[in-house]
Amino acid sequence: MTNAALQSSDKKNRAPGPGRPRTFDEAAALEAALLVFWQKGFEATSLDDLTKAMGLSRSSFYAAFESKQALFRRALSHYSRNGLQNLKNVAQSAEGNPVDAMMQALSNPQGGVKGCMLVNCITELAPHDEGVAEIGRRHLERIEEIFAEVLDPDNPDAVRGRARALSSLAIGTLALRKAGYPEDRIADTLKQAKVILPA
Amino acid sequence: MTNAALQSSDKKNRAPGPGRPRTFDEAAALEAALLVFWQKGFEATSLDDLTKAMGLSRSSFYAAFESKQALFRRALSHYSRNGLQNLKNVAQSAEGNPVDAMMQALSNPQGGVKGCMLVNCITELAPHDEGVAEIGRRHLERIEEIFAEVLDPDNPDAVRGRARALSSLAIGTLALRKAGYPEDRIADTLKQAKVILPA
DNA sequence: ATAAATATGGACTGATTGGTCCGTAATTGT
DNA sequence: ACAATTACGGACCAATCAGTCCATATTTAT
Repeated sequence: MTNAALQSSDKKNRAPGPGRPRTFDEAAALEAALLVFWQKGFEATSLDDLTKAMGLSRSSFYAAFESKQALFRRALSHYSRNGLQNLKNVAQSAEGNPVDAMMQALSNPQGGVKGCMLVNCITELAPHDEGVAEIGRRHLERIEEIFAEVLDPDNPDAVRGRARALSSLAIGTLALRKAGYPEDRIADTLKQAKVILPA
Repeated sequence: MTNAALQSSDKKNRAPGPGRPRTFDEAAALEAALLVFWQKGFEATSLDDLTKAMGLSRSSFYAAFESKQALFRRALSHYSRNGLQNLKNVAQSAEGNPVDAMMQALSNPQGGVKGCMLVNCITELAPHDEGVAEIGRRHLERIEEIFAEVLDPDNPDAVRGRARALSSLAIGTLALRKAGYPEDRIADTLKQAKVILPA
């Protein structure tokens, strides 16, 4: 089930045999779905929204991805992986203060979409979906780790609390942005993180 | 439309006349509805959920509150009013540090429900509903004001940035809690706010 | 008594939901 | 040629949604 291309049939253990190959790019389709989920959330996203965005017929959709739920889980994991990798890159290649760069990246995510998909999903689903809650928890913990590594590479555990506070502050500003706060006030709020930095 | 009891008919301007009086407590019904919206969000709350919680028939519901939307707006405003009042009380009657007490109150809202309803609503609706966005904005700004008043009663404007950072930090911890972070880590994160306080 | 107002439950509408199924076309290896 | 596999569109399903409507009962002031 992990990859349809590796071993197509689960019920029968015969050889895959010949057949028409996949014509659509599964990764691209996943990413298209991700964008929709990101913009609209899980419940508000309909099957029509998805199939239209992915360029798939309903039948092909269910043949390739087993359900809306399953697709969502994959998309969310994909988002988490990408987001964390991007955050690491930002931290390493930052010209000025890497913490500033990370705060910026967290508060103003890529993709032109308002807000962080994982925070959105935590708010919408985590209280009633332990699976999503766990993905969210791990994501947040990884963010903390990256902050801690930047704050004190020699002893990251010692600054874990501060790292978590930075992370929470950045996440908090997402609500400000969604509520329509002007950009300069948000930037000013992120600057206040300076006082959390070690002297 | 503001209050059905003041002037019952909008179309006819005759005197209200006699009639069977309201038997249910409108305020109580509103609060029951609020709790449901708080727990489940707007979209996920069905009319059946509402009428059951409010103890009203469908007909009475629509006679008293014009629509799900309208009821939601009223509930949200009610929540904002109550929440801000409660926050002021907490700040004034705090035994120890009032900022600590406020952070606690914001991060662990009353009602036994996880998370702040207004932050939930901002996440779910604000990007597509300017009305909700505005209510959310005003709510957040009032929280900032209360923080600023506590930080420096003589010159609250001068500490507005710090106040906003405190507010954002507290809001950020809501995501941690929803994701299932252990309580002690959340408390520790809130403690980090100390460094934002003036020396 | 009469009129006015609220209350109720249930039937109903039209739309949308996630998901299934089927007939048919296309493309592959043998 | 043949079997296998994917693809597609469209019909279809049962469930749910917010909201309307109606017939009927109850309670009030006059």
